[in-house]
Amino acid sequence: MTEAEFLARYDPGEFPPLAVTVDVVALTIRAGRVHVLLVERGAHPFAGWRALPGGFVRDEPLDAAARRELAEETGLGDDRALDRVHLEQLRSYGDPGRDPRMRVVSVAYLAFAPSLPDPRAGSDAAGASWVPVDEVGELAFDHAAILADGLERARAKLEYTPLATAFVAEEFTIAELRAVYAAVWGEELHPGNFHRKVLSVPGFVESTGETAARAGERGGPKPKLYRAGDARSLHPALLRPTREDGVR
Amino acid sequence: MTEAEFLARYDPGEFPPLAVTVDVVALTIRAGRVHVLLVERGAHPFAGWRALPGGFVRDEPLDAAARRELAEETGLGDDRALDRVHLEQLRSYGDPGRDPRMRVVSVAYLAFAPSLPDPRAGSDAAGASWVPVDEVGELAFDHAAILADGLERARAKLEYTPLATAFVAEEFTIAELRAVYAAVWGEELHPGNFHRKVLSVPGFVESTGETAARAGERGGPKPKLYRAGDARSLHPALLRPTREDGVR
DNA sequence: TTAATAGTGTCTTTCAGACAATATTAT
DNA sequence: ATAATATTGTCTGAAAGACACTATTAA
Repeated sequence: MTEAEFLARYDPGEFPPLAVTVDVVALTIRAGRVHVLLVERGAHPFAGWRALPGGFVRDEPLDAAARRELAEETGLGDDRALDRVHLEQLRSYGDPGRDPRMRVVSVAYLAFAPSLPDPRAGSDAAGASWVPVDEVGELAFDHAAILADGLERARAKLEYTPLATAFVAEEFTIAELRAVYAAVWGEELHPGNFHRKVLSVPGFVESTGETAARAGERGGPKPKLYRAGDARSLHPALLRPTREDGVR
Repeated sequence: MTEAEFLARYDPGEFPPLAVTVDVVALTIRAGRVHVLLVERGAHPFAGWRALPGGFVRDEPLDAAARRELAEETGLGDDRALDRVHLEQLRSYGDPGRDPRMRVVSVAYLAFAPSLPDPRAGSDAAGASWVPVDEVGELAFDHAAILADGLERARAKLEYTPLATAFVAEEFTIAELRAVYAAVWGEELHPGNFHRKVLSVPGFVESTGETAARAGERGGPKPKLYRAGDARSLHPALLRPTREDGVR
């Protein structure tokens, strides 16, 4: 039997029913706090509960499915703003019983975005909203665990990648970048040391030569503007303030 | 309609056929070289090609599926040696067309093991063997890409986790640990500095108080023995010798 | 004017990496 | 005896963190 013959006779229907979904942990920063995009489920199971945006995978790559779900749920459709969203695979979740309907394996994605508008009312995304991560209560399915994994991934990646630049606008100040670190790590960073450190890492940021039109609300010099550099990893890394040695 | 009624009416059969598999990148070190466990495919598609061990997920958690496949393919069955194998999820691969039969989403796992015996001839695992990673040619499906991702993950995790201890026996010498780093990173490490560094990281290794019965083949003092400590991450990390700054 | 911020300079401590030295053991 | 290895010590340079200082701007 040749491979062609084999494929012709192959019956895909003989497998037990099983579905693959993507779920997206979309993070953004608003007012110095990390927010996650959540939807309110209208249908069973978990009707009325909040959940991560997501859905069944169609005839498309997994990444494409994640970006499509994100576009649908934010109501941003084909808005250009979505192009700036950084998207990466987080991990997969497939315990039997995590979905009461059937066996569902979910491939979770992590999205980082500059502050995005509220989902448009009246659209598909009517039930979607940005929620501060420390005010997220119980979630449908195992989504709380997925969110926790996503946050931990984000905290870790800030250390050794220029990920923070995905949370700010195209042009940004060092202070804005510092605010991203402070929000994700949940601790203040020393302004002077942070400033020097960021500029010393090759390729992290590059100067635009411009200066912000206006200083902060409480005064101070007009800060210089930067854009993301071409580095894909930070050397040396920007490590979190020494977690007690107990972190082991 | 209550949730119970909804579930009773739910028909899982209405979804397009789609399968979920696990594939395992099992790594070990033999004679100072990283080896990966490969099987020879007997059936279409890719009959006769080498591939990562793996198979369809049954009614079990994904991790269990990976461990089961590994046990079957190594022929180690319920051997205790498998308990010492470190297993973690790598990532998922689901491009349409990656399997010519149907849409298949594969959840890849990464396994690290101390030197394991050759798969038993005559068992299910007859076609399995340990292959040096730099002698792996073409692989079935997208397995070459999965292997590459697994190796990169291993290289990175050696830096900030005690993963290297998963590649050596329960009791080991500092030189054996160094050999793991050298094999995975593909470069020699300074013996003196490595020795001091390993002992200085809290919780990386702990002394057994014993000394090896015998020194190396080419002489030298009898080295002290250590076992893995209780640290789950290394602080400070054991960074790779400065890759040219160009790594960006 | 006041208070807050941007940006830079200095100092101390820690750590990586180069190199050296000594003791120990297989051949 | 010879050569290789284990282990410890020393030195230098990079980098992190604490602290201080100046200039600038909103209110």
